[in-house]
Amino acid sequence: MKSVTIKDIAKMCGVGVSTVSRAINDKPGINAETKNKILKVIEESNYVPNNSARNLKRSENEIIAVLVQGINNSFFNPIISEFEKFIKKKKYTFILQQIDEYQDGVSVALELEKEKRLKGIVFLGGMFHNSKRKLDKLSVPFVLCTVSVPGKNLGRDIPSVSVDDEKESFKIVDYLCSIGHKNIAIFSSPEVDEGISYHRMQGYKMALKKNGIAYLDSNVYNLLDGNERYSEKSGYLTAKKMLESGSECTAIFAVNDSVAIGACRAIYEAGLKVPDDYSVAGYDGLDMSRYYIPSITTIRQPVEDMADATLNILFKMIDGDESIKQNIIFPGKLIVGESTKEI
Amino acid sequence: MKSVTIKDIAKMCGVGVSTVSRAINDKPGINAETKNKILKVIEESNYVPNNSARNLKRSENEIIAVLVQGINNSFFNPIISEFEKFIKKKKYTFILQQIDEYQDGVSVALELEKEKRLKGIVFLGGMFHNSKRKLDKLSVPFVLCTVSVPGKNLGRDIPSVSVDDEKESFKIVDYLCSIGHKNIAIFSSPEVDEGISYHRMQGYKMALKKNGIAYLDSNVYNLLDGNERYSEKSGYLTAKKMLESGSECTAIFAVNDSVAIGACRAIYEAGLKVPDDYSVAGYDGLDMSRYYIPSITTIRQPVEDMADATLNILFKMIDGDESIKQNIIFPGKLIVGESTKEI
DNA sequence: TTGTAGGCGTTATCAA
DNA sequence: TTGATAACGCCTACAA
Repeated sequence: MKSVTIKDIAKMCGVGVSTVSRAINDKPGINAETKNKILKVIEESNYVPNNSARNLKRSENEIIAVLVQGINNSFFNPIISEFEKFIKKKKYTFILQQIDEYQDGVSVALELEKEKRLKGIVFLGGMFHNSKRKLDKLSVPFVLCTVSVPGKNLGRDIPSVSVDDEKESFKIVDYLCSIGHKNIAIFSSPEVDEGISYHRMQGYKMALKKNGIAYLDSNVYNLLDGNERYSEKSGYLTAKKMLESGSECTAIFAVNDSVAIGACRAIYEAGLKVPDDYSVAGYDGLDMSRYYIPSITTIRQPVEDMADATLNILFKMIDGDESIKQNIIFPGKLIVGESTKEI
Repeated sequence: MKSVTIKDIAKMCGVGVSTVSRAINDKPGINAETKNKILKVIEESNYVPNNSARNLKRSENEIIAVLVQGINNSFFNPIISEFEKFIKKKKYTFILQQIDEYQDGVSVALELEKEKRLKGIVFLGGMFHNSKRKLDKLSVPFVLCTVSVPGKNLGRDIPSVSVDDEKESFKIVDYLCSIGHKNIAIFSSPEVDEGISYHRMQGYKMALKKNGIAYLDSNVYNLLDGNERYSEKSGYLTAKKMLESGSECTAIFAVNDSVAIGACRAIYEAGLKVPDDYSVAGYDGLDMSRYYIPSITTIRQPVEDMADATLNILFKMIDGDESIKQNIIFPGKLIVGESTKEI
């Protein structure tokens, strides 16, 4: 199963390899006629240049890699689409690399950087609690997008684009309080990590405090473990558990929209109504939150703007402007949907 | 920004490159002491082996690539998860490559095959109407999964796993007829391509015919163009258009669940009810179709089983069993949800 | 147990 | 306008 190489093509055409290379890469200094002949032979022999060899040789490729943690999270969909559009417009190649749960994003980046001679990297999602030192090892520019509150965990010298999870979840829980809710459950997960659950929980606590409401451990409901943690199923099962427990809360703050939707379904199946029996609030502002019935009250993250800001920083860094490194915090927007109600 | 290579490490340790190589790759025939020393130096010098060089040298890597067309389609999520699990269990490396709308999947595969020395390829989604010849150029085993009715468009010699879109959409439209609907709209897209729209439309027509109902062009509503075609938004806008047109249909067959959900929302916003005013049916059996209120009547595709079958075929082919090549057609399952009603 | 040298498939540099 | 030839970074006989 030996595959055809540039040498074979050269032989078949009776020319040198460098001539073939010039033909392939549209380099100047080649006779149009020989070029055509070579291209025709290539066409017929189903020759495909080996990218590994190319990467090895080429000093720099115009490529940006986006590393996502949790690619099946639909929150990332519009961000990825925007990245793709933006990067294409810049005539760069876009590579999307997914990182699974137990992989270390920075290690993958380190490998990829060498392998592909990247121009830049975007880390989308994920946690970086103790990878700061490893991040320093990267030699190409990178930006963190939607990584959990980098401004606090990481240094100011690490460029990032995000929303202040703590502040925004404060905002939505405060809203729940403002429409009369005094007994608000939170669907979240243990705060062991420094991930979204932690920060959104902080916001929840602050809002309660501001409104003079006591924080009760019994109002905290833990979501499923594992990679289904933030899914509809997780919200559904957690809500079922809550309903069975005879909780007296009047509102639920779900750590994201998918969980909120699952909760709504469980409430519906119990013969109760959202928002009449329970108000339910989510977080993220997924498209689905607007098509769901009832539409979900949520915090909309300005995903397109965040994606653009991320790449603007990245490309400026690529152009050598290191002064641009910054932590951009976008404001979220409280979207009042049909899933919450004054009490 | 010259990066450190295996030679540098060798020099720093005062050993030869092959010794370093042995240390990195856990090869036998190396003194434990020198190995430890080398690994320590590597650790300190943030050396990362270059994968391009490795791929170039190595004859075969234990890796399977999955090429998806339309990665933000949540229908693929559980399939991808299953692939990942399965491939990891086989101790293979899993690579997910996304293919954008205007890219040719087979070309990407051809490149990747050379670049990474793959063991096998899965094509997930997408259309292959006239890539059959190109497919022949691939020299590693591959299987098509969820590619539009390969049994009909392609030859029997191309292994595939899918559901019979025509038959299944017949099934669900026939169900709508069986509960009394005689005026059924379809939300689809122009049949120019050989994609899902075409086959599901065929099933729709067949079901009408079987039930003695005339097919009306006026009952066909075209979805949005472009990559939002099969989204909730598309279903939403199309339903709005339909409602304004004063259609007299009593049921809607949406080409997939997302479209069905968008349609439900539009009907809701018009002050009408699903299923009382309109029955709405979808296709795919997304998780969301079960959490939506009302839950969506749909055809559930057995995604996990399909994923497993795909890889079983692929691995058998990798093991040299060419006789296994086949077109497996899984049956879909009609899930009657709350979005449809007898009339 | 270790080191040297050649080659993987390209591209880039030089002469021709 | 072309064609040798030397890298690119790594792995692997083979030799020591």
